[in-house]
Amino acid sequence: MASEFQEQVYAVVAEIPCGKVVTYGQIAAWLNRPRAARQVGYAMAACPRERQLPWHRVLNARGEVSRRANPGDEEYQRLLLEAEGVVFDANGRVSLARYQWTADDR
DNA sequence: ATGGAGGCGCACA
DNA sequence: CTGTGCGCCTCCA
Repeated sequence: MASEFQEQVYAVVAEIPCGKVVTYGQIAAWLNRPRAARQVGYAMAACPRERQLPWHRVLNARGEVSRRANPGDEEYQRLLLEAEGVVFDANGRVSLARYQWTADDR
């Protein structure tokens, strides 16, 4: 059973709509832990697949796919996002200004 | 209880 | 805009 903090992270991630992305810091801020972005990343690392969480829509503050334990997942994450219409630039980054999910979209 | 580590963020150079 | 350093918060040994 995941900790309550992680449960909250999952709850937020689960609400991210298709074609949108959010940053770790953003999630942390919504959970009232503006400096716990790192912990959000940890929570994602332990993301239980049975919850079908759209973890691939979570990027770092730069709009790029963070390094993951399993390198293969990085490519998988990118494919999933592209399938949702998210475009990556030559540097493997997306335009947060255009795809970032904001509170207004909730 | 203490120390180390982790899918990060922000300030600076 | 990129690279480096330090800080925040929680989990695990």
